[in-house]
Amino acid sequence: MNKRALSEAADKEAGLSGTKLQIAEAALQTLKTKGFAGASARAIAGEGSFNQALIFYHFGSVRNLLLAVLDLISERRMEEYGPTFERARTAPELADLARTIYAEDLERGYITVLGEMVSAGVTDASLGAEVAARIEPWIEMVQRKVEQLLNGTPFQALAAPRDLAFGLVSLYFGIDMLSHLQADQSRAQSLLDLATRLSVLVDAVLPSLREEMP
Amino acid sequence: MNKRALSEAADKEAGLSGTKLQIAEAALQTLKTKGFAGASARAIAGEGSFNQALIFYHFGSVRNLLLAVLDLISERRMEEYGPTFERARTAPELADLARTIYAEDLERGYITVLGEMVSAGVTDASLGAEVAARIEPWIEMVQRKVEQLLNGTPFQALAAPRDLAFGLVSLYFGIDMLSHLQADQSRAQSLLDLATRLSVLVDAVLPSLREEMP
DNA sequence: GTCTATACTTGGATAGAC
DNA sequence: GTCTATCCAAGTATAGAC
Repeated sequence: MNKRALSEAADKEAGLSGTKLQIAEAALQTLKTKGFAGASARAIAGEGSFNQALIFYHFGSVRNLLLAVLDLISERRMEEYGPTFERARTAPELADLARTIYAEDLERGYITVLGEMVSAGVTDASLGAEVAARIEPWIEMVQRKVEQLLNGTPFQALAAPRDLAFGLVSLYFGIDMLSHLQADQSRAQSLLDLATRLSVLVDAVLPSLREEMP
Repeated sequence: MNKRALSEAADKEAGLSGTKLQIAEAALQTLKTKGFAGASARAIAGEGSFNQALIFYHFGSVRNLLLAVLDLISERRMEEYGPTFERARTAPELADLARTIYAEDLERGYITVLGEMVSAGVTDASLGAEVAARIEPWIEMVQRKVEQLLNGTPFQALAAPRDLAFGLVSLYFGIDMLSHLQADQSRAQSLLDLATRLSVLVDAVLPSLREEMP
C-alpha cells in the first residue's frame, strides 16, 4: 500500500472521501446553522462553495445527502463514545459519561443534527423510517449496558432492558428537543446534575440488592 | 342572550368560530394525516373543501393557522385532562392518568399534532419560540403536581420540581417522537406499564419517607 | 467530475371580481 | 367573506457544455 492509498483510507468516513466527504461536511455545517428546513441544495452548495449540481451527481438527492450526514456523525460518535461507554461499569461512571457526551454533542453540533433529522423524520413519514433505522444501534448499545447494570437485581423482573433503553434514548432526544425549542440549555444541565446525584444513590443501593438475590 | 348567541358561544374554541374554526379543523386533520411537511395551504383547503385564499384572509399565513391549531388542541386537552389531573393525588393515580391521556391523545391525533409542531419548531427556529411558549403551561402544570407529590420527602432536596417536570414532559415528547419514527406504539405502551409498576413502588415508599422528616 | 443554464414543481401570498 | 386568477420565490433535478 503506497502513501496515497494510506491517506485515502485515513480520510474515509462512512464510506465517504474526497468531494463526497466535502459535500457531506458542508451539509453537516448547514444542518447545524440553518436547521433541516434551511438545508436546501442551494444553501449547502453555498456553504461549501461548490456547485449545486454536484449534490445530485454524488448523492442523487438532497434527502440522501442528509441521510449520509446522519451516517457520518453516527460513525464519528460511535468511534468517539463507543469504547468509553462499553468500558463504563457503574452508574456514576455512566452519568459522568452522559454529561461528557452531551457536552461534546452540543459543541460539535452532533446533537443539533441528530435532533433536526429525528424531527424531520417525524414531519416526513418517508424520512422517518430511514432515520429510525439509524437510531436503532444507539438504542441497542444502551440496552446492552442496562442489561449489564441490572443483572442480578430485582429491577430485572420489573423492567425490560429494551424498554428502559428506549426510554433513555427518548429522554435524551426529548430533552434535546425541548432545550432546543426554548433555546435554553440550562435545564438540560440541571437534569444531568440530577442524573449524577441519582447515580450515586443507585450505586449505593444496587450491590445490596444483588446480594439479596439467591 | 338569545338562542343563536348561546350556540355561538358554545362553539367558540380558542377564540375560533364559524369559518375560522372550520379552517382550523381542516388544518388539524391535515396535520394528523399528512404531517407538518404536508400541511400546505392547498392541502388544507382541499381537506376542508374550501378556497385556499380563505386561509390567508382569516389567518394571514399558514404558519399562523398551524399555531392556532396548536392553541385549539392545547385548550381542548386542558379542558379534558386538567381537572382530573389536578384532582389526582397519588403516584398510581397519576400513572393511570398518564395512560389515559396517552391513549386519548393517540386516538384523537392530538399527540401527532403536538409532535409535528414540536418537531417543526426544532427544524425552524422562528416557529420554535412560538411552540415553546405553548408547551410551557403543560410543564408548569406537571411542576405543580411534582411539588405536591414530593412535598415533605427527601427528594425535595435532591431534585428541583421544575427540572423534574421538564424531564417528564421531555420524556413524553421523546417517546412520542421515537414511537412515531418507528411506527411502533408497543414500546410506548410497555413504558406506560412500567410507569404503573414503578408508581406502586413509589406509593409504598413515599409515606414512610415523609414520616422520617422532622 | 464539474460547471452553466434551465426546466419543472410546489407552495405562499395577493389583486380584484363577485 | 368568498372565489378566480395569477404572481413570485424557492427548491429539486436534469441536460449538455467543458
